Amino acid sequence: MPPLASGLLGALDPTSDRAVFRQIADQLREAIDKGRFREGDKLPSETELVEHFGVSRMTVRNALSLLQQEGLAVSEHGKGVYVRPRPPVRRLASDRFARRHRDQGKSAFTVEAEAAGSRPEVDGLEVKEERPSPDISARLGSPRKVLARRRRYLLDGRPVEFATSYLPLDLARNTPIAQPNPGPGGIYARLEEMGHRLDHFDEEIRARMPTPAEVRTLRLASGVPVIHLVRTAYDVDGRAVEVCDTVMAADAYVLAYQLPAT
Amino acid sequence: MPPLASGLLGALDPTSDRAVFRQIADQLREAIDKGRFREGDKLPSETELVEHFGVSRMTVRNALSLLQQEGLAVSEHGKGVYVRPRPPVRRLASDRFARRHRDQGKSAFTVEAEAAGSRPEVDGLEVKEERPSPDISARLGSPRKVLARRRRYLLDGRPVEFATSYLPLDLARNTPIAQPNPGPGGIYARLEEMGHRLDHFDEEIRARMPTPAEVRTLRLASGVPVIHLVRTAYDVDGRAVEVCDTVMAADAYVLAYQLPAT
DNA sequence: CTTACCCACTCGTCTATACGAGTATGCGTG
DNA sequence: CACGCATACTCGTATAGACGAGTGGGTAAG
Repeated sequence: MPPLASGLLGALDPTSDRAVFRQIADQLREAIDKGRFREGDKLPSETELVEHFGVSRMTVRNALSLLQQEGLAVSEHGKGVYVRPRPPVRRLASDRFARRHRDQGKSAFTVEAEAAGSRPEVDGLEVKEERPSPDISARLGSPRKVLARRRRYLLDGRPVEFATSYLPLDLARNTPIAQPNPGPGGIYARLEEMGHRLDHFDEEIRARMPTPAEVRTLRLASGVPVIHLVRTAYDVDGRAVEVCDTVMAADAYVLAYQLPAT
Repeated sequence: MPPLASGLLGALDPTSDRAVFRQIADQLREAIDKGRFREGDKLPSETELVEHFGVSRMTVRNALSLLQQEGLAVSEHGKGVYVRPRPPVRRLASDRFARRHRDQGKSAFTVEAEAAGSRPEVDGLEVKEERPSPDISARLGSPRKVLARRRRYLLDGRPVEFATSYLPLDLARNTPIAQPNPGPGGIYARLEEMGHRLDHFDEEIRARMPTPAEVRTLRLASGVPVIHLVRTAYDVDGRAVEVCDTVMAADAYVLAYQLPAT
């Protein structure tokens, strides 16, 4: 009549030189991999693991902390430690900025989310004139000031992405782009209407652990990295007309690109 | 004559409801951000922090562990905890598979690394015939067996990437592709010589924390995610002729793509 | 001068204990 | 029946202590 742990977990190997907390983590990880615990399942409580393995609580906590760092588990204060559920991912296709996707009245994010059956939301919109950071400045050809458009994107109430667009101020001031809602097709449609025919985009992708501020705004579980994407839009004259700096919850995205073989 | 900590770190706020170990982590993080500790610098030892803040050692270790999870610090047994050095990143451009890059006698990795002044190395090459996993099988059009080419890439002795190419066995068996060294221009050059003219590549990019096995093969510090890239090569008939599954140390890479605005 | 060892210092692992704070459940009261 | 509180469970934070293991420097022996 072992309640939980004993049925699904084995014993420690005292002859092994592998640390006890690592052995416990190994067993839990294996149990998760093999499906003995499934997404969203509650793992045995710290107390149960203490009793099952005959170790102190800190050792058990060390093991659970390892699993959380690996992104396999999340703890919820007062409730328990759970196998981390894999949220549905949003697929970003490399043709998402093609002109044919700009003709609708809604934003690309909204259209796409509704097509996928999710409830899209945009949050914390903020439009400001700023002095650019050195990096943004360099990418935009060293304008003295820029227009910054910040916003957060949510799917079904969950924040998934935080983005800031920067445009040279001389180009954006007193245009629809400086309005909270730039209108159908977004700022790329407005840029083209204003005579800046777009030629191509450069995208740079990095992955790293989030800063504490990013953990807050994206409500990230520990063990979840962020994808940092910086996109620069160029017009047909070769001028950089916009830089979009995006930080995405890595467990919510898969980026897809198609490359010619030429 | 405060040796280290006192000069660079402040005091705790006992009225704050922020946990003590978080306050300590905040102070260290701020000191790192402001450059008071620089890349590779040694942070104050656990003992010094214990004395400076008047807390127990576990509290200090908790704070340092937070910084490591964030990727800001690395600890070295017997030596100390250091501000994590940012290694040079390798830039992967989206045109790296263009035919014009396939004419040299060396592999793309080697050419590019030497151009960047690094010493490239390829490791643990392994060529095997296998039954494909369900995912690989689906991408390749459900072949019964595949040829798998595994290898690890290193720059200046540091592992940065681990990749496996899968090809339908009927296509690769008894060809140069099944040899350890497929020859100049790599397997894409061989495929084209064999009449499979390449049309385009699909790339899927994810980021996540590494598995324990990936931590070992890439010698990853804690707090460093991996970029998981899956590339599928299609010939002009629309047939998937290769899938390349790559796991990269995220702190060693930035991926760059160029997208048309059409 | 070189080698070998010792020692001091570092972080790693583990125990035992205590209290605080969030959550859920059930029971008793109104 | 509904509400509120007590309670028992969860994880979070913090202390104090012990021993182990890796590193590096200095000292003593050869």
